[in-house]
Amino acid sequence: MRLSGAFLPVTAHEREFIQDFRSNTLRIGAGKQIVREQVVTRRMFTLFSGWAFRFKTLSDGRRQILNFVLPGDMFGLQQQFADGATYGVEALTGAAVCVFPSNHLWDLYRAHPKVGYEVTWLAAREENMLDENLLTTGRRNAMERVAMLLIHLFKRAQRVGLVAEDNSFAFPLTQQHVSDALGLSLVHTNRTLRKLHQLGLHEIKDGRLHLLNPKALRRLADYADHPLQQVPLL
Amino acid sequence: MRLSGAFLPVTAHEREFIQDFRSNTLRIGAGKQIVREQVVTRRMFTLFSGWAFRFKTLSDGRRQILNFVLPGDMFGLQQQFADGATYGVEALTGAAVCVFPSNHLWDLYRAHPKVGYEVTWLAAREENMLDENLLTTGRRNAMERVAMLLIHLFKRAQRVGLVAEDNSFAFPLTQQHVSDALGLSLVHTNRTLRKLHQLGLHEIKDGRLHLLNPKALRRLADYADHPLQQVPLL
DNA sequence: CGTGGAGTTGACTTAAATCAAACGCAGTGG
DNA sequence: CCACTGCGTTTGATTTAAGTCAACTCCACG
Repeated sequence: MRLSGAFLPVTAHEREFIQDFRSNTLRIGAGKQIVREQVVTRRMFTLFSGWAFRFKTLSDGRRQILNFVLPGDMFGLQQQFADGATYGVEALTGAAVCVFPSNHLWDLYRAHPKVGYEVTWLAAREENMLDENLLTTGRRNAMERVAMLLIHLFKRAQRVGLVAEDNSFAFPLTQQHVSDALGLSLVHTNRTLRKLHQLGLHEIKDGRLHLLNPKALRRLADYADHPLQQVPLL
Repeated sequence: MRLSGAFLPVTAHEREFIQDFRSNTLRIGAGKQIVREQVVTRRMFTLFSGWAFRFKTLSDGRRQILNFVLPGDMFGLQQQFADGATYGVEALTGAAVCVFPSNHLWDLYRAHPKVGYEVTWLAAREENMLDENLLTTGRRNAMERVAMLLIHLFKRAQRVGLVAEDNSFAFPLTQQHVSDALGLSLVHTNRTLRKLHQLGLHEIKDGRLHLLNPKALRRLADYADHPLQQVPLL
């Protein structure tokens, strides 16, 4: 994964330390929960392969997807400091995760401040994504929301080398996931997706998403393009 | 501020270091911007006194308030790692902030991993709040949203000693702020606030918010109460 | 006094939710 | 081999929560 160009280089020494720190690697089946809501686990994860998402639910079952987790992304950090229930994480596809014992997180910082710095970096990056999602659910309308999600996931998939030469990539979300991520109803999400398709902006075929008119999508979503930047990888 | 009981104790040595690291203290007038959207500043802040809020805007002016900043809260960390524009921060009241030169953040981690660890802690805490806000704007209806905001701000004000014995506290938000935080229109926010008031759940008088029926508000918002926990303070 | 920001209210519109019913298709088991 | 099932998608009809437009009040302030 380090070879994809999306991540900062590490020294052999650092890599070795990270390997040590990692307690083990887990394989998760599609649709299985990696972190259960309400249950505080003292573990932290990095996604190795596959897709997952973080979510919260209200007591009557309404669900909000907080963000999607792609290879290289970290999650579970908050649990370390949480005073109680926080969020759940579910695998969208078969996935492999690295597990870190986060009860030793402080030891990590002491022994390898550099790695600690990088954890913070990743956390800050995720916070930026949450900010953007909040702007989306709070102030964008349905068309804009869907356009935003498509282009955002495209960019993220691209940075970790998941996008093919024809600008398409495996898209494991159901429309239910899309609606839960955007705060829309399933039906309305379908209609909106349909409308974007009819406008020729995208196409989903055989489980792959093709962006047919990225420029129009970007304009529609008022999406601010960020230059690709290397980030740390644990 | 350290005396309020909301924050973790620090050793004299640590405090001294934090003082050193701080470049200076700034006073901000109500309504003034502390961080301008689009402008990347290499600085980090801790709010000393007063209220502020983080926000993002779309190019046509629609604004989303991401979260409110209360004394002891840190902000600006993301800028350090940002590849471009992120968010703005505006003072709601007169405010005092500590400024840290965040281009030396890595030095900080190296010299004082403990402080680095605490920065991460604060970042994770803020991420939890953003998660909750996302659930609110994505899945709660107007009544639930407003109830959520009132009780959430109450709890946060309480933890830093801003709440008087009569369960009231100085409430510097206009209805415009409330609506921008919740993703509602101004008019609808007003009606909803009015309805909650008529139900006897709250009262805003002389710029102070009184929660008249916190239990009902909590039930309405499906608010999960967290035990008060001490957090670091920079 | 006049001006402008914040709050309030009524009338009306609309985007999105809800309800309900099909459809296509993959998997399964008789 | 094929009916049965269930999940994901699609579509139409209808309702509703929230947005929009517009006007008016109530201060605080110069």
